[in-house]
Parts: sequence; C-alpha cells; structure tokens
Amino acid sequence: MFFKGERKMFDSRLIMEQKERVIAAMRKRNFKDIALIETAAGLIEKRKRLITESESARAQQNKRSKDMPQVMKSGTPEEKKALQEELKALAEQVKSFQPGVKAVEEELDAILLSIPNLLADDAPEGGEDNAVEVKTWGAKPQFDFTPKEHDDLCKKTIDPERGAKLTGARFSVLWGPLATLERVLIQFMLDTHTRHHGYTEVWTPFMVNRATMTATGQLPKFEEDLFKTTDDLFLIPTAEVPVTNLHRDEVLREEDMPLRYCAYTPCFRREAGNYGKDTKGYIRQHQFNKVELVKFTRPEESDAELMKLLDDAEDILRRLGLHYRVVRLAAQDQGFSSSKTFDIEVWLPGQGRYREISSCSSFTDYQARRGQIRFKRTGGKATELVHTLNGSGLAIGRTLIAVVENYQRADGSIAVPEALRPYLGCEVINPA
RNA sequence: GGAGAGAUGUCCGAGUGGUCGAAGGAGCUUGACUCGAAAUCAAGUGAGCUCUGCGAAGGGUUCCUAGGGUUCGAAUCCCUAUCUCUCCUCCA
Repeated sequence: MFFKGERKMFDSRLIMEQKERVIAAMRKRNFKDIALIETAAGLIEKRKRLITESESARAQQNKRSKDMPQVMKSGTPEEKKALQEELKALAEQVKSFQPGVKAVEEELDAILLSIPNLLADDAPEGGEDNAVEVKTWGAKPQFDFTPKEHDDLCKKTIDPERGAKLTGARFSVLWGPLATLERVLIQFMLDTHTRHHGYTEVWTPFMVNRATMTATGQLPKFEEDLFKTTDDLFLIPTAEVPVTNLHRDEVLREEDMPLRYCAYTPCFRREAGNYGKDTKGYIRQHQFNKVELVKFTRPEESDAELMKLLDDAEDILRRLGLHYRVVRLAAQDQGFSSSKTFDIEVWLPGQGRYREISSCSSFTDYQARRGQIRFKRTGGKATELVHTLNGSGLAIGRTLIAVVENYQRADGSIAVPEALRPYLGCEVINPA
C-alpha cells in the first residue's frame, strides 16, 4: 500500500544495467546534471533494499494473519489475546518501514522525472549549428525584383498593433484574405492527411491537467514555458500533448497499430528565454495554429514510421510548391523527451533563409513510460510500452508566411498556389 | 449552483471486514469437431515491484479511481480529491 510498483519516468532498469551508456548519452546532450544518474543509481539500490526488508516483514504478518479467523472462532481467550498482540507488533514493524520507503521513492521519482530521454545512438554531436542536412526539395524561386518579408507585404492584414492592444506583445490579428488563408491552410492540411496519408482526425481540449503535461514531458521541468489557468490547468503548447495522452494508462491491441492521428489545435507558448528573437512579424507568437501528426507504434517499426511521418509533413510543402530542406537535429538541440528529431525548414525568400516549419520526432518509449501507454502483442501475454512519434504537419502561421513570401509578385499581390485555389476560390490575393 | 447515485481486470459486470487477484460473461490464445468457416465443447488468459535461477520456472509483495484514516486484518467501514451518471437550476 505504501509503495506503488509503477515507475512512471526514466527507465530505472536502464540506469542500473547500462549506466555508462546513459551517462554518455546525457553528456552528448549537454545535460547539466550528470551527477543525478549516479544519485539515482544509489537510490534505486536503496529502494530495492528497503522493499526487500519491508516485504519480508509483510510476508510474516500475512502468514500469521491467516491463523486469526480460526483462533477467533475456537481459541481460548488467552490464545486470542496473545495472537492479537503478536499481530499488533508485526503490524507496527511493517509500518515502521513506511516513512523510509516513501522518502526514497519521492526523491527518486523527482530525479527520474527530470532526466531527459536517451538520445538515439546516431544523433549528431553538437548544438544548433551542427544540424545535418538530410535532403532538399525544389529550388529557391527567382525574382526579378527584391522579394519582401511577409510583414512588409502584409502591413494591412497582419496586425500586431491591434494584437498588442487586445492582449499584448507577440499576439496578432489577421484581416480579410490573410485570415481566410490561415483558416483554409488548416483545412487543406487536415484534408490531405486524412484523405491521402491515412490519419484519423481528432479534436481535443486545448487545456489539460498536470498529469497530461507530465506524461509528454512538459512538466515538471518546463512549467515556466506554459500558460496556466487559475484552476491548475495549462493551455497546450502543441497538440502533441492532448493527442499523445489520449491513450495514457491504456493497453492497446497490436492489430490496431500503428495508430495515426492528426489534429488541429491552437498552441500557446510563453517563449520564455526567447525575448530578443523574432520580435517583428508573424514568425514567433504566443498563440499560433498547428496541425499535428501523432503516431503510436510498436518499437520495431518506430524508425520507419518516423520517416513516413516526416514524408507526410513534407508532402504538404510539396503540394504547395514550397522549397524546403530537411535537417537532422544535433544532440544538444533536441527536445527533452525526444530521442531523434528531424526539422523541416522552408525557404523564406524575404528573409533569405530557411526557417523551421515542422519538427518530427521519435520519443521511443519515453513518453509511453511516463504515461503508461502500452500494447499487447496478438497471442502474447506480456504488455510492452509503445513508441510515440509526432511532428508538425505543419505550423500554420509559418506556412502562411512561406506562401506569402514565395508567391509574392512585384505589385505586392500574392499568387495562390494551385492546391489552395479550390479552398480560397481565387487565384490571387492582395494583402497590402 | 442544489440533491442523490456511482468508479472493480482488455471490455462488461458480481462482490459490504479475514479463506478475494477477485464470481459470471465477452474478447483473446490453444485444442477438439469441420473439406473449410460459423456454431458448439474443453483448457488457458491482469499488471507492477522484488527475490532465487544461466534459463525454463518458482517464491514473496503490491494493485479493485487517487490520497489519507480506522482495524491484528480493507475491494468491502470513515474522510478528502478527481471523474462519471440522474434530477432540479442556469446557460452558448
């Protein structure tokens, strides 16, 4: 009763059996608290010792308790009293282990929750500047004039001043054709993923509780990045959070896997630590829209499914005719829960550089362990942790920027990409 | 917001102080029957931790929403929280 078996966090077995590998991976990631691994190892040993002791005391208590009904029925008063006193002493002994076990487990759990996922062995070394280009698609569009940045092109239709009036910095209002473009991009992406890539559309809450945020890894470490309500609920920073948690504490059936979901949600991020970055334009907002792809797979297929997920996200850009490249993130640039991440970067001619428009990751069993998302093989007995994957498919605001900058014309109007014409009902929009 | 009822295994659903990890059913697995399938019959089938063992396996322990409490002993009694349902109220 005073210890639960489930360790819903970093795999303690991995620490015990492959400590050097874990430490090496954490170094590569530039994880600051390497010492925590050793501390955790010590606590795991201590916990085992305490559990062994307390369980043998409990076993003794249980054994003697079995005599109780018989003695109560036909024993002498002396026998009853003697047994009761003996059992009382045993009960006290069992209880005496409680505080120790609880303290060790709380300390251990806090540590295990704060250790990031193990990196894939082939993660490139280094940080932000060491991403490895994997592929490119298309070519940079050529202009016979100097292409402008999106905020310059859309002075009347992207309105950060009114966003600031209504809410604050990093909020924007969209007007007219750009509001429509934002809306139809959502629909275009969802339609493409559900009709052509085999995803099931889901619609989720945009606020979630602590347990949900903890399973996907946002909590406990990154609370300062989240918007929080007075009811201890959090605004989601990505649809990954509610969609991955759909199957928290569930046992899935192998024949249903892999599960592929896509969802549109707004995303809310405080952008703590990004104060100077991208202060102008529509690139970095506290609230933005995103269509997200999420998969639940068997462990052996997660790598292949990640490549397919990445390709499904890329397909949106191909259909829109937008030049992009794919990079594999280096170790120190990867998210807390991620084992392997590819970013898709779209070309922005106004800025003259590639910008992240999608991030596709495998979380291996890390989120599955934290959220106890498991599956049972057909005909098998044991349950196993699933692998979770997700990726943006795509970020809507940045797609809007990419469309505007790539399809701009000398007069400031925007040619509508072929794929969006049925949605917009026109071939040109005028954002000025 | 007011009043009441409930939360049990993959699912449904019994179970009001000890012999309950938990009846029964569904599902699933295996076998029988069948040319095959369906139907039928039989057997099996929860999870975590931990110890012993090369392993096969076996032992111990915990888990009946969560957290506290009563008791020698809790699925069962008490308190709190969360969620679900019914009625009333309110409301897009």
